[in-house]
Amino acid sequence: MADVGGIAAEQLKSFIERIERLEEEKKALAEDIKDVYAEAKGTGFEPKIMRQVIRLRKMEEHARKEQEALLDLYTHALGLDRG
Amino acid sequence: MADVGGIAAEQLKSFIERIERLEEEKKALAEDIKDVYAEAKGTGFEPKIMRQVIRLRKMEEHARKEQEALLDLYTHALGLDRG
Amino acid sequence: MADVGGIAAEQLKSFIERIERLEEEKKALAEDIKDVYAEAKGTGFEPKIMRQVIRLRKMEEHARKEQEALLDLYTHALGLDRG
Amino acid sequence: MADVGGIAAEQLKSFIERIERLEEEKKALAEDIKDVYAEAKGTGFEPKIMRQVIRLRKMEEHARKEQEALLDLYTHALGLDRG
DNA sequence: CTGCCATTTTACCGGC
DNA sequence: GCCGGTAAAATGGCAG
Repeated sequence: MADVGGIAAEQLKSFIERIERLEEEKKALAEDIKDVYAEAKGTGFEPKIMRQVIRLRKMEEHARKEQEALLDLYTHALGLDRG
Repeated sequence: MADVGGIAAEQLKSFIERIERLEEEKKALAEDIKDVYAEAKGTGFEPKIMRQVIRLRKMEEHARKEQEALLDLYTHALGLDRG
Repeated sequence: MADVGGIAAEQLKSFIERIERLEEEKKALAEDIKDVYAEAKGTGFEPKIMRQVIRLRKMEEHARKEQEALLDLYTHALGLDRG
Repeated sequence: MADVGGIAAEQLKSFIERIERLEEEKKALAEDIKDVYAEAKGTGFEPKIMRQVIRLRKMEEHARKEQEALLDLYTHALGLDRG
């Protein structure tokens, strides 16, 4: 790489490449997921239903976490913090 | 307005203005909401908690709707549709 | 409602509901806006370009207001307040 | 698991869990990426600009690959396959 | 001024 | 193959 900006340029290049590497891995996972849906479809399951089930499970988990977060807020607000 | 593009320009102008009008109303509502939070805070309630409560209620409603959507999918998939 | 926290709980509930009501109205407006974009699209206009136009107009309006605010500042500072 | 649907239910469960597992990994990578941006920001680089750089590089890579695909198409059509 | 949250924009995926 | 809707990313705004 040309030495424009000296060390900073090297550092930036390094950050960029780390990110690009991670994004490649992420993309690969997305493809894996697509493959599983395709396989399931080949076995007779409807991807549409599967997606809905997964979305629902995720939402329920998220809702549960929010419940807990809210409880935390209350306890803190009321000075009932443990520890 | 200059007659660039003839009728189309008038039409476009009309659409743009309708949208701008609606966005103003939307912005006004956002400010109203902010005001309510401020008022509540003045009465001793923590906006942070209030936001969490509201988010949670919204999520629960959403989860309920997803439940129903899933049920619909199942009934359709199994040919159990009513009517 | 259970009497947890007494009057405060009632007040909180009232605030929450006011906000939820306002947010519903806000959401309805967002949908109206979407509808106008869809209608425009059906008439041959590209929503993406329309959004750019609207953003641009907003920026120009903002710039104009800043200009005016600055002018006000100066005129007041110099005791030249316009009637 | 209840024996609703017999073997099929087991299979479905298995698919769902495989997908959820993959999505968790994907989410973890997304967080890693966020972390790198944060680290870069702490070193004085602007994430917003970095994103633009990455997008640009991706586009260039894409353009290059299209170019190569086109070249392949032509060479094959002309029986000029490169070894 | 920094991190967080909402909104907006973009990309993907399934249906027609 | 396009189009519509839905999920992810990114930007902007706001509170602390």
